[in-house]
Amino acid sequence: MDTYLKHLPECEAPGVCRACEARHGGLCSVLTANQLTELNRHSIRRRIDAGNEVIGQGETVGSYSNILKGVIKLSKMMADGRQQIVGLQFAPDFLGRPFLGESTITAEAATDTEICTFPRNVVDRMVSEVPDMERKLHNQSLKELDEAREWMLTLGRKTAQEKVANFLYLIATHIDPDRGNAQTFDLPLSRADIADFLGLTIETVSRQMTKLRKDGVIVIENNRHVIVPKLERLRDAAGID
Amino acid sequence: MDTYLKHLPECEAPGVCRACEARHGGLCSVLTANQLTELNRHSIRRRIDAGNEVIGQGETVGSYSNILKGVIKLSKMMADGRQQIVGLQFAPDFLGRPFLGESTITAEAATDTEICTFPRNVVDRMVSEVPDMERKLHNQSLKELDEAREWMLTLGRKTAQEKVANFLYLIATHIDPDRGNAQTFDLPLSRADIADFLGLTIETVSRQMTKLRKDGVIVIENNRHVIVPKLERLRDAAGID
DNA sequence: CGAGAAATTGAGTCCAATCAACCTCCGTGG
DNA sequence: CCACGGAGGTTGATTGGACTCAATTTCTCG
Repeated sequence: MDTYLKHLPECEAPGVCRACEARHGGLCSVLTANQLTELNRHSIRRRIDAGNEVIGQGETVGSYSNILKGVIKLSKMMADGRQQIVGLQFAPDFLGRPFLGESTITAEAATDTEICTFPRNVVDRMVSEVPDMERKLHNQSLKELDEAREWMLTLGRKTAQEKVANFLYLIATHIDPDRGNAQTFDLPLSRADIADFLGLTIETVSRQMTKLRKDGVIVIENNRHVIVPKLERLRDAAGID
Repeated sequence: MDTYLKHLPECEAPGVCRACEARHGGLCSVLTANQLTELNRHSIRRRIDAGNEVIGQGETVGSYSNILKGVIKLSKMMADGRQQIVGLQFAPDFLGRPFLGESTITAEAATDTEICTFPRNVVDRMVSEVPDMERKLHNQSLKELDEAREWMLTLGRKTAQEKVANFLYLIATHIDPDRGNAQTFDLPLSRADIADFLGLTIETVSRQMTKLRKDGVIVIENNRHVIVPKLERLRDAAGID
């Protein structure tokens, strides 16, 4: 962020940002209107269809993105094809790390997605001038760390039944964080993805879903569309304290 | 960190710090001698015997610590007693998050341990004045996140054999990061802890250790003492790409 | 409406859990 | 000094939950 900007009178946020879903939750929420204007000058909005990788092919390798809409899955794959999803990101999270060299993580759109991408060097420059920005990034890392560890407990110590219930509970509480009890939503992941998230096979996921349905914990409509009559019961089935 | 310190001529690091194992790797590595003096004024060195919790009981609830010696295990427990170890920390890592309200993580000394503890408020004050410190903390968080995700792949998709080999490989490469090939070390964890780390039972861990021994991948001496003739073979057994 | 993908269901197998016995290492006290 | 006792670890026999393989069924979408 150019230093002289600090001395300009505060102006309006760019129009495109004012209407932005992530203006208040995402990375941008720590920025002043002036800073936003500067950042916006370098940002690119992109649509990504379900199933496509988010990693810019060859182009600006290093970049940060705000997720405006949709769900991104982060996964790791072994040489023999075994795969594990290690995180899900919902709007208005931002995608920061995966692109940076080192990490062997793949980021892929689970649903149709919209993101707002900034070149890494611009963000890095702003980070060094706006301490709140580093703080914001740090907090997201800590949140992801907590989620990862929570999931380790699920992967290591829960039964297939509990795993599936846990997944449904996770989605129910993230997709549309509204009213407390009755929930209805579309699953952002296919059975294959769910299996890769839970460390199970497709068949086992399917069987456990059926069991939860027969037990009256959930109602299944279109394979993708799920209704949770009582969130409390799902929570219990998930073995969450 | 008191502002006036910035104007004093640079002085020597406190004696106790100069001899400190974590002076160059831990949180303190980003501090100048003056800052170190300030921090040191509030620090407490503690020994913690294996099996004891690190969380100060009631006392200074919020605190950061440098690990000077030993291994700390971070774990989560379910209401019915099922347990999962979600991270191991070695010197000179620092223990930062676990204590902070929210998180339901327990930190416990796996081996006899020495730590250097600072009250949270002092550290927080320094963080706001020394940007490098936030950066350092952020980087550790990112490191832990990478490790957690790596372990999720192990928990979700690897066989018991691969899990145990993975654990041994992890220890071999962290306990004493020296020469590349032949390794010899003491396991910092009991079989029960290893099981809780790998999402297995004690018996399965034991059987897989025996199998690795019979296959000549490792040599076992005192239950705790292990020799790895060829790190490469262990790596292969662990299914690491 | 039809074809292919995604999901469900079923039968049989196998890997890791469970239950149980035994061994080994230590420290302690008779 | 050795017997005892207990914790930690190993080994064996059996069980069971999730995987594999295979056949349908249900969705999706051109």
